[in-house]
Amino acid sequence: MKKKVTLKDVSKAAGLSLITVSRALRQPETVHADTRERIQKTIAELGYVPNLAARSLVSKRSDMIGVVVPILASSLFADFAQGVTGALDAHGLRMLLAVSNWSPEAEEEAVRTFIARQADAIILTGFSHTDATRKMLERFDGPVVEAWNVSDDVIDSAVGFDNYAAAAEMTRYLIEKGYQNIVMVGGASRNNDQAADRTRGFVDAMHAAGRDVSSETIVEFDNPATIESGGPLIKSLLDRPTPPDAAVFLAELPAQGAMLWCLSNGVRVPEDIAIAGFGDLSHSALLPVPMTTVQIRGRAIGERAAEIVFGRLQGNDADRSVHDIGYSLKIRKST
Amino acid sequence: MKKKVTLKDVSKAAGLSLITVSRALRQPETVHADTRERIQKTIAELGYVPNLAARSLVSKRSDMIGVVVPILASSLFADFAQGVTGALDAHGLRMLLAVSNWSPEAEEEAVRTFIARQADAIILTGFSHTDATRKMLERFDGPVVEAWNVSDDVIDSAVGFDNYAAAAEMTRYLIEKGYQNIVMVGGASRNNDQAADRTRGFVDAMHAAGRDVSSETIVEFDNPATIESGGPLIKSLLDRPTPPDAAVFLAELPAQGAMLWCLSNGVRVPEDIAIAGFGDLSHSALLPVPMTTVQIRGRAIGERAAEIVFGRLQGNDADRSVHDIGYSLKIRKST
DNA sequence: TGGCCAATGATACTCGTATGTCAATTACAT
DNA sequence: ATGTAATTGACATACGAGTATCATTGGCCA
Repeated sequence: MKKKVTLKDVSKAAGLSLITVSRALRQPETVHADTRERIQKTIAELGYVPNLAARSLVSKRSDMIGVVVPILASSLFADFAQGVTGALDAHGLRMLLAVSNWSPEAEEEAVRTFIARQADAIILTGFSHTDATRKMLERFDGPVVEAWNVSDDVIDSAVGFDNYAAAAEMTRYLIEKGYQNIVMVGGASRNNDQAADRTRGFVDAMHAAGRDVSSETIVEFDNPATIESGGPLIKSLLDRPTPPDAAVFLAELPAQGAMLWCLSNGVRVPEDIAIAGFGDLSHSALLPVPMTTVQIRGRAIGERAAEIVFGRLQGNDADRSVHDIGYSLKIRKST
Repeated sequence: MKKKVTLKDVSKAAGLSLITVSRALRQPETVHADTRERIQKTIAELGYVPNLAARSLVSKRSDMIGVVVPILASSLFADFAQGVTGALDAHGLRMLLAVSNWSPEAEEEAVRTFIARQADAIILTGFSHTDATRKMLERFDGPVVEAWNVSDDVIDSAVGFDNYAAAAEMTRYLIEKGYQNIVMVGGASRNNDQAADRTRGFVDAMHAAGRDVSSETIVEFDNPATIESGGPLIKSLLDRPTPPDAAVFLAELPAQGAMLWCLSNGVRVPEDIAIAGFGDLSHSALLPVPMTTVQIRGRAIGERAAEIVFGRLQGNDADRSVHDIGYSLKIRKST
């Protein structure tokens, strides 16, 4: 059991008092240059690393930011997390990252430990939280950022894009393009405000155009959305007595899976069926039939979330609001 | 400024002494059931959350594990990180995650803050570290796991697969399959033992088969490897006076980019050129021409790394060694 | 040589949690 | 009623860093 080197050890080794060493680190100008140098040398020799847990007790800061994402593997949330930690790094802040697997209970547990670990701020994805989570966050003394969507009903601050508007705009585009039988393929909306908003966007746009929406019009898959689910889904649509002429996927991976299945099985896109995605993961633009989709800048959302947090920690209350980072419809050959 | 609720606040509110409340939480059996219940109730009312920074001062544990990955977005390292945090969760441990962007200096800085924050263990990717990092880790009192490769020269423990053997096996397969002019496309080997090992594997396998390796045989791209880089790369190979008949990519994304470029530009795979990848990201098996590649189970590596850490923290020194989690060659239509 | 200031030290206390020792109170069984 | 055990409390101390206050030392200048 190697013992940790403390300030006291440094002071002993340098033949100085604890206070002088402490001063050398906190108020260097009050300590003679030679002494400072000697202290730096012994610090290097002993490999002293300050105990931030002890400092946190006094300073009430931990320089740690808690972040919860629903999933990390093959998703834009990895871009998001990378954006967050990249922007935090620049300000000496570290990221505590938890993966909730779309479970509000797992999110609650993560938030609890973030608070217990004295996180300075908390960044969540989405607006779907348990009551206990909301209660904890109300009592929490620090910035809370909800990412990946926008809404009027935020706990503190939010940064994201309008999932509702994006899905509606995509739907309107397909209607105007002349598709008659449009089917939506979306994720389960339970505990997922993003999926719910996208579904609402689709439904409202359909109704606004006088189109019917029945149980046939909406197909659901389970989260997490996988690329493997796309093939069977599109096949089942094509096997219908009257197959749709367009399928809007409200998640990118299943859309890609559907597209790849079509390419491999001689189904022509968009002639036999048009396919649209949501997210614009890196492959979509490079497919033999480039895919129409909604581009979301996950990295940018993460960076902005981190900047909001940093601003708020600096006392900049102006950041306290909803930041709409936008999206853009990428019209490509698949529709 | 909302103030944090402390044990003392709870004791006052419950009309008990601080010590009794502390005991109720630490040694519940020494406290009367009724009292315990009363304490639990006030804890819930006040929303008390223990300060783990303070506890860490006393207990010398933080229940936090520091993890460094080179990159997160669109890569197997996202799977890895998810595997780590998933397995840690089950044991009440949290993940401090840093992204190094393949920079050993950034890794060093991350390790420094992990140690400062009293992380119980540290998980790194790869064996390429700065001298300062090595020195810090030697003094560090806790498990250190290096992931994603195997080697005899580990700091403490390692979990991963044999990058050298994987690349060599893939190369041998291509040689036996009859390809005459094989070109390797790999990432920069500087500060990247995995890329270096894979390159060695390729070169040794070529030499063992009596093949020449020249500057024409090996093409490098910069990290991070992107899907966009694949197209131009494969095009430049095909534009050569004597184009290769096979290209082994030692990273998956550029291989996919190359494949998609071929599909979009009428180049037949594997007739005009065979393409092999390394990593087996989710799209590879579903492409119109499914891709031959080395399957790496990033999630499993992460989970194993977390299990090793947990075992070591429990005092199980048997875990202290090198864990080879293997890889598997996936022979598909692209070769 | 007296006075001043820079540099360093000593002491005490804080932060929130935890523990060891001993004392005081209460409850219950004999 | 007495003894014993269960329960709770008081007090001191620890963890590592940091601060406030006051004391001490040494050197330099007029």
